[in-house]
This record gives sequence, structure tokens and C-alpha cells, in this order.
Amino acid sequence: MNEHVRTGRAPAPNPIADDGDEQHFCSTCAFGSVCLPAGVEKGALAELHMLVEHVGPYRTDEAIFRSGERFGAIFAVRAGMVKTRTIDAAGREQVLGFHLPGEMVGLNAIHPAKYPCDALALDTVFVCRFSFPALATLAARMPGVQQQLFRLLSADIGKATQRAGDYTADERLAAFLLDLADRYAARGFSANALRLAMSRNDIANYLRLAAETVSRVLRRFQDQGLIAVDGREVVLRDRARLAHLARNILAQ
Amino acid sequence: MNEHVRTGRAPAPNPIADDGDEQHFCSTCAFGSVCLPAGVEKGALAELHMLVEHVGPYRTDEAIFRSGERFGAIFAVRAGMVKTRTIDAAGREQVLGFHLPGEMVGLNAIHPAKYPCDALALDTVFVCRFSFPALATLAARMPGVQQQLFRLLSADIGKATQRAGDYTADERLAAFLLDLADRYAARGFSANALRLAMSRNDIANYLRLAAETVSRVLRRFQDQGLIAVDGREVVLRDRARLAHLARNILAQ
DNA sequence: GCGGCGGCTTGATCCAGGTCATGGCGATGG
DNA sequence: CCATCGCCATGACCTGGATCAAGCCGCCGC
Repeated sequence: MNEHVRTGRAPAPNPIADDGDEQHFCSTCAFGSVCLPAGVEKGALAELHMLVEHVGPYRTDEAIFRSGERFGAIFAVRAGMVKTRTIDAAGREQVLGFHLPGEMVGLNAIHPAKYPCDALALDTVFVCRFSFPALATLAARMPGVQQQLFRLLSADIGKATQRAGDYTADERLAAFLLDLADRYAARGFSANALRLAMSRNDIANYLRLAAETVSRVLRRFQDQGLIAVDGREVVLRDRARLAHLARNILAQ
Repeated sequence: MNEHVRTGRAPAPNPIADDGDEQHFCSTCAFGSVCLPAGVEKGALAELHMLVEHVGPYRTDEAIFRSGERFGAIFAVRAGMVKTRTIDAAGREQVLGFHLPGEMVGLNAIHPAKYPCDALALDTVFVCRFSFPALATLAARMPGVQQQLFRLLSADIGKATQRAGDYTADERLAAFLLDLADRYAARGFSANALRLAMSRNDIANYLRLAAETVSRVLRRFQDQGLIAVDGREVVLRDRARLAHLARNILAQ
């Protein structure tokens, strides 16, 4: 553990957008569809880049924000993986989600006006910080930005709703693996080989299972030829059967 | 069963806002905070009333919208109770929520651009229909309206997230009863006596329990003096102990 | 090198809540 | 007035996954 973990201090933001591989990062970002097809929304790219702050790096277990802090911004993950979680009244952790590069974090904080969860780096993480008041102002002028915000918020309702469903351990794990692989694939990574950035405990907590159950089901999936597991490396070997297992969850 | 149920046809909308008890309805609506304190947002009330359509009545089991229909509007419940639900790949119903007067329905449809669930009347229901394109246009001009939309969407993420948690049957039912009573109370109804508009089956499904479990837990709560149950009439007799049971869920 | 520790696996046992079966009861219709 | 049906309650039993327990393995600090 280093002192960053203990104090929860974030590294100093770097407000200067490094335009080196800007296009690459933005092409996979949640706002990419607004920013990049500049034909549609001339000027939106430039204005978004004006208000965005690049922040990082955060090291493992450092917080991008913490539960209870006043809400002021939403974040897009630029690199690394972010875990969101709450601690309930009994002191138990509840993992809410894992966020890949290009995905947004903090949308659930608009209503309560303070962050309702912690956002923690699972590895080395860089984020884009969008001041929410500034973004809302921009959204009022740029219909595409406003629409994208509405869509992102609405999509998160759908994701949370899906997670609230009543499923077996097999269904949950199959859906988890497929979902993660597909999200990696959407960001340009391999569609069938993935490295889990989170512990078995985090996976179990997220899926509302015991860690032992996660171990056992992964083992069985491997024995059945559905996947190959080596520590945190997973290869999907039979997407069809995994999709069949997950059909009640993933079929929207 | 009447033919409305079979065809799913909605009654003809009545686009003329009946200003009789307009103020009363709007004072408890999700947009009330934007509409009514007219000091803050002059003109917003009038403009919202321009674009709203009053629709209804819907009778029991009629659909305000159905899964798969193209998204075009969100709805505020004016009277009655609305249940949202999906049917999964295996044909099983999944109840997503119960919506009281003043609450919004359909926010989860913005992203997929089609309704991801059915919205059904549990009794006689009237709604306000907000064309979403019109509302978004208004939101771009009226910061208060935009903010309210962001807040409503964000709040729904929080509600769905809460529902996704891992809780016991006792915790779920205690939280369900308290939540419902509080929402009724916020709309001006009695805070401790409520009439459940939905069946035990719907409650069980919503809470991801078996109907038998709901019966048994309600019975036990009654034996323990927490509530009094008579069919669908429930009286909360010991809010403190109910809140204690529900502390892991409701403590945000 | 070695002890300690956190993450992971595996086996044995337990239990909350699901499932199955039965019956009551109120509403509706003939 | 009785038959039917949907909803609800209650008892008996079962099971998926939690919990408890033990051990392994890799990593870090000393």
C-alpha cells in the first residue's frame, strides 16, 4: 500500500489535453459518437475538448471519487478498469459495476447531487473529467450532446435493471463473461480472450454469489469446454453455448 | 375481460388539458418542481402544459405501451397504478416496478429507442404523455426542465441499482412496504395505511421471491406486530422495526 | 530462505427460500 | 344457489448456493 491509497488523494489533474493520440482515445469513448462524426455536430468535438480535463494516473485501489462527495462531474474511463461499489449499513461491500475504457462513471450521482458510491481503480487508470454544469450548458446548445447524455443515462437504467433480475449462478456467469468480452471487443480488443482485472471476490460480489460458487462454476465451465481459465486469463471457447446459457439475461 | 384487454388498444387521447384541478394533479407530479414554483422558471409551466397530452382512462391490464414499440414519449402517472414488466426468453414475466401518481414511466426506453418493457394499468389509470422530442427541445431552452430530466433519469439508475442488491426476504418486504408507504405519503396519502393495487404474485415477482414466501413473511410480520394485513389492505404498525429490518436497503 | 498473507480452490455441511400439493374464500356467472 | 376460477394461505419437502473448513500457491518483506 502506498500513501495514495491511505489518503485517497487523486493525482493532480492535467488540464492540457494531449492531442497526440486524442483521436484514438476518443474514437472508443462514450462521447465518441458525438465528437468524432464531426459532420453531424460541427464544433461539438472542439467544445467538448475544451471542457474535458484529463486526470490520472490512478493506481490500484485509488479513488476517482468517493461516496458522499459532492457531485460535480462525470468521468469517462480512458485507460484501465474502474470498479464502483457501495458499503451498506452493515459494512458489507456491494460491487455495482466494472467500467472499461470509453465507458462513463458517475451518472448515478446527478440525482442525489452527491456520489452514491466509490469509484476505485482496479489497475492503472486514466480518466476524462467532464464538469457536469459545463456539460449541461453545452448540452443545451448542442442537441447531439444532450441526446447522448439522455441515452447514456437511459442505458444505465437498463443495465441496472438487467442486473436486478433473478437468475442462476450459471446464467449470471455466462452473461458476465460474454458481456465483458463483447465490451472489450467493442473497444477494439480481442473478442474471445480477456484478462479479468478484478478478483474472484469482486466478481462474486457483483453477481451476488459467493466467491466459492464463482470458482466452482468457472471450473465446471472449463470442464464442459465452454471456456479456458488460467488464473485471471479467460478464453471463451464456445460462445454459442455460453450465449444459450445466458439467453434469459442477454436477450433484450 | 373486455375487448380493450384483448386488443391492447388505448382509449383515444384527450389532448385538451382539463384545467379544472390541474394545479392539484401537477403539484404531485414528477415535473411539479419545475412547473409549479413558477417564480423559478417562468413560462416553463405554460410550455410544459402545451406539449402534454392527457391520456386515459386505461382499465386493468391495458397497456400504456408495450415492449418493442418505437419510443416516442415518456409518461407521468396521473391516477391509478402502473406496473412495468418484461417477458424473458423463457416466457417468464419479470416485474420491474410499480408507479404511483406523479411518477414517470418510460425513461428506460430512450436508449434502445424502443420500449424495453410493457407498462400495464393495475387499476383505472390516467397518464400525461410527454412527447420526448418536444420535451428535449424544450429542455434545451429551459435549464430547469433539462435538469429535472437528468435528475429523473439518474434517480432511476439509483432505484434499479438498489433493487439489484442481495437481500433476504424479510429485508426486501420491509423495504418494499416502507418505500410504498413513503411514496404514497409524498403524494398526500396516509403514511401508514395502504391498499396494495398489485397481487401477491406481482409483489413476489418484483422482489424476486416466491408468492408463498411473500404470504409467509407478511403473516410473520403481522404475528410480530409489525403490520396488520387484511387482504390487500396493509397498516404499518411499527415503522421503527420495519426500518431496522430494511436498514441495509433503504439507508442510502 | 522463510514466514506470513491474500487470493483462489475444493470438499463437507447447512439453510433460506423455492417447489409441490392442498384447501379456503370471495367474486362472477349461469 | 351452486359451479368455476383466480387469488391467497399453509404445510411438507427439496435444493441451489451459502457457509464453514482446509489447504495450495504465488508474492512480498525480512
